[in-house]
Amino acid sequence: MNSEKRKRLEAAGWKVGSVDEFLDLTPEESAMVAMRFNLAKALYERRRGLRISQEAFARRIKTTQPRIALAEKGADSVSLDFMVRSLLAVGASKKEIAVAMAR
Amino acid sequence: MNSEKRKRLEAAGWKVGSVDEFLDLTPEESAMVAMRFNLAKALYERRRGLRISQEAFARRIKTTQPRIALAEKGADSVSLDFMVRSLLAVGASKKEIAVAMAR
DNA sequence: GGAAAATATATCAAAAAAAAAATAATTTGT
DNA sequence: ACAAATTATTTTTTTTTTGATATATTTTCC
Repeated sequence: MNSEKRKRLEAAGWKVGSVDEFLDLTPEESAMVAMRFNLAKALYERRRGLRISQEAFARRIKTTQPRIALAEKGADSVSLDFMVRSLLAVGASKKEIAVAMAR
Repeated sequence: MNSEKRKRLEAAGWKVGSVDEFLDLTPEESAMVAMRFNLAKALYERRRGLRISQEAFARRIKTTQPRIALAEKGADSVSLDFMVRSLLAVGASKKEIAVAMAR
């Protein structure tokens, strides 16, 4: 958000702050959230790139469609391990995964 | 291993192959092992850099000494999540973690 | 060489994640 | 608008990871 917009919003009585602030996350928690979010997105994009359904994707990595749905959202119940293994299973390299995580 | 050494070993009747081959790992499994290994090493090095014991380190990240010992070995029973959270907790950045993982 | 500190290993209960399966909701194609 | 396909959500069960604790082993330092 640029400072013009911020000024206008604040002038109009809005409180303006980051999501992290709002959710009251420590920097570590925030980094973790970001990593998970980006891995989730990478997973989604990989799958779309392959033009296959969550069902087909799930079969490929020997899991179930519901878990793919959760993984692509970065749901709390999905581990980093699961996301990373999934990405590897659809052809992502260590480097690609690292790049996604570092964003 | 250079090809000279390999030749000498094979001439002497040794089978020469990679650890991955020996353990019969798929490329994905191998990548996973490598990531875990490197995160484990990063964790160890961070701690040594801080010149603190596993005990002190454990207190800092709210876990126990035995789990730090396991994490620094990259034991199977330690999740990626745990290693990444631990690294973040001792000041590693997303980028540092990514770099370690990509090695 | 021996005590103290640090690290490694083992066990068990509790918590978290995964698989499995059913089904609801949404999207896509006709 | 409707049927089929896809994705999202929920619940239950099983497996894995974690924390807690005790203790064995190794390292450090005097």
